[in-house]
Amino acid sequence: MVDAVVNAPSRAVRTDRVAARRRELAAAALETIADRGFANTGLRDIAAHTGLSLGILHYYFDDKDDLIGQAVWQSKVECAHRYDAVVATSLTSAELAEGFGAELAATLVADCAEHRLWYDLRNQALFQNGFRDTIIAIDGLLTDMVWSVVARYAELSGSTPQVRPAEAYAMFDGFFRNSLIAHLRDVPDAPENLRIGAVRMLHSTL
Amino acid sequence: MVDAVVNAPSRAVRTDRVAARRRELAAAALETIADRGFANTGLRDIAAHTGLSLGILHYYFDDKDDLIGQAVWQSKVECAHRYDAVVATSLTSAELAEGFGAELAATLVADCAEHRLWYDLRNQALFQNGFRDTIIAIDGLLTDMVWSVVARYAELSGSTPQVRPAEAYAMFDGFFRNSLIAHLRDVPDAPENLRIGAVRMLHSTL
Amino acid sequence: MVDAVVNAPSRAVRTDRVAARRRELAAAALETIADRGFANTGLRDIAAHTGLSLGILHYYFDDKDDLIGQAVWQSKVECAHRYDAVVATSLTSAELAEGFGAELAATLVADCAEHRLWYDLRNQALFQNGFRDTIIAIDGLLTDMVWSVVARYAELSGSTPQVRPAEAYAMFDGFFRNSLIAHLRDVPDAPENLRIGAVRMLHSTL
Amino acid sequence: MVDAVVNAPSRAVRTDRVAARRRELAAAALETIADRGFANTGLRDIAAHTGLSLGILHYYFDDKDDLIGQAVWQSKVECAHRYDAVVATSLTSAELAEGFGAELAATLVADCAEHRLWYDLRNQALFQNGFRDTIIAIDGLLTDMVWSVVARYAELSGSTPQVRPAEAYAMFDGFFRNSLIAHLRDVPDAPENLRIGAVRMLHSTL
DNA sequence: CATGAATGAGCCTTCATTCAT
DNA sequence: CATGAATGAAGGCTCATTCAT
Repeated sequence: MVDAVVNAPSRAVRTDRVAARRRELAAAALETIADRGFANTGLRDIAAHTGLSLGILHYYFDDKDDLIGQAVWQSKVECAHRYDAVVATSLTSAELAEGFGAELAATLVADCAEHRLWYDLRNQALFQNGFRDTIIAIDGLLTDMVWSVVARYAELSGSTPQVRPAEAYAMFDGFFRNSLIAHLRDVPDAPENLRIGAVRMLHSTL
Repeated sequence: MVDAVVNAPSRAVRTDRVAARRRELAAAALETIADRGFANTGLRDIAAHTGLSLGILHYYFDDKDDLIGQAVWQSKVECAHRYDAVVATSLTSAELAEGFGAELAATLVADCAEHRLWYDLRNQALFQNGFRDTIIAIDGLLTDMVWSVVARYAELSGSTPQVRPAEAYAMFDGFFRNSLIAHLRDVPDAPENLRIGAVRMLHSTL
Repeated sequence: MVDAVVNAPSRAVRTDRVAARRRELAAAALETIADRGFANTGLRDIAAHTGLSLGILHYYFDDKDDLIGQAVWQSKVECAHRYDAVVATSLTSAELAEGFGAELAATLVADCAEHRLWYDLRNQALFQNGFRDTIIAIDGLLTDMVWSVVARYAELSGSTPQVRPAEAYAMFDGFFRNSLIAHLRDVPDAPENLRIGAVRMLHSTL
Repeated sequence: MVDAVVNAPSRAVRTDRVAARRRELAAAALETIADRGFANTGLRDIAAHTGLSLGILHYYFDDKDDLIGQAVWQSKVECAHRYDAVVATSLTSAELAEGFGAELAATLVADCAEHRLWYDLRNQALFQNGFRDTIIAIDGLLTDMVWSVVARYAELSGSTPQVRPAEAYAMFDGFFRNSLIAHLRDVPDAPENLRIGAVRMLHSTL
């Protein structure tokens, strides 16, 4: 059960010991991969930057795709729970909207490279089927996250969402992706625009 | 003037003869690249699938990036002019919206692989600066296209757009990208959803 | 007869017209080759730098070796006659020695790249037999040149050379080569050392 | 300390194990390189002739230059110590001179290809800066070697050298290079001339 | 468990050379 | 005569993966 949440879904559940080591290694590798992108990062880069041995990566992961899939999965699991507290503690719809927007803007800047990696992987999945399951699982994770915000926002507003979960995710994802690109192109008010836009977009779901 | 439109802006305009050959070769290469993706396609693949020699690709293109940039550029130039007729001939806002939606849905299916390639390239640009100029130029092209539709739609409605060009592009692009992914995942009503959604989204710009 | 002097010996004498064009083309190519070295210069570099077409080079030369051999040959023919005036006009052995040293030092600096190319080619000949004849012919040319100086020096001194032509050439060539390397390594007094050393070395032949 | 002597100075000293393997591989590669020359030998040639894999060459060497630099360095380190015994054991200046000349003549024939490679590499350095450090280090090695002979010769003669180390090296190097070329051109008495000439040249340093 | 040496297919690119015009 | 488009073999190099230790 725990494994089902913290490990990429495409892999059979292993012993706890192995699963834990996989998480550890994937976490160590994440920064290097996020920094350089999927196609531009070799296992030797990862080994060199993390101090890990080349052999251990292949011992715990079937191949490069397995490692990167696991790393991105962990990164996004954490990302999807970033808004839990805001949803749980906000007392008004306005508070929720503000909190959500602020969190989005914050992670846009703070976890810039990891978000970029996620979009990179999702893109690769359009060509290779290998990542398909991981990508679909993460999309599900993020859809649930967005929907928990939208649903709670409607609830606090005493209203009902006028969009379906998949639509809501598509809206916010598209906007976030756009903001990320702008931020990477050094558009200075990209985070602020995301923050404000998210509030407005949340309101438009009612 | 013609060259400025049909050739990637990053390359100095050569003689007409060379420019024409570049277009020809890039067009021939496009299918192979679109089929397999940027990172997964080698020049040998292109040569083999098109019947071209390996040498000729390097004779007319500085490197792989130059070739792929040119191919995608041509593909999107054509794509951006797909809606010109609808904009020019529609007599009512409803006709324009329907025509636009129908065209979007049609190209989603017909040019599926080329759209996917464009998103692939745009994604690569987040890691390599090499494609930056081409990507920005294409983004501009598509922004103009979207805006020509939105502006005409408002005009025919006797109204004014409530969004700016960049925002309008972001909306439609996000939606199209999403629809493309759905379509590639074999969601059966992805084209139809795109068609209907586009009409609604166009209306929401007023 | 003229051809025998101005064209590389390995090539059959052709019509005057062709021979003249070969000289012209080789002269145009010389600077580019000398600048970058034998192995690092492609025919396309030469074509690009000189404004010549790729085809014409292959029309007048059998291959790259033929072109480069001809270019170096011409360069060294000129070089070997640089001292004729000094030999012919000097009235004393001291004047001859001084003139010879000065000329050597001058060409060391002025024709630095061409001398380097000559040593490059002579070196290549140790591995490829293709240049063998040209190299041997040039060595003969230079031996004659050195000997004409040494013999005249002895004559003006009322003495007889104590070395044979080949030895004299070996001495001066080794010294010149050494000075060239020093000059290329930016040793500031390499030309001056060559000038002075040549005078001394000339005296030591008696 | 040992490493500092047996490995090319341009490379950081790695672990002993790696350094040892580098020496081993470079030694294996040497024959092939020496046989065909720097520019005419590909890594594939080396791999094929030695039975090594292509990958291992890139595993232990940064690039082709690194491999060849190491190989030549090793070859010349050995070469520079060939005269140590003669210098150490000779009891008279005549014995030293004879021993030195004999050794020179012997290596001229026995290690012909390796000497040719060294001159090839030194020549390349006139065009590429990549080998500069290795070449300078080897020149230093050989200068020391020549000087140890000259100095000891003077000592045994109860005299003092009239030349400086760099001059002595230039003299013997030029003469040796000349003899090598003659030998490669199948001049039959090149070794004998070298032997005799070296004795005379050694005497002329006093 | 863990290592890292070793592999070789595959990549992009360069280049002398050919040949239709 | 002269051109330059076209060729494809060969080059250096990268990399995921295997495997003996």
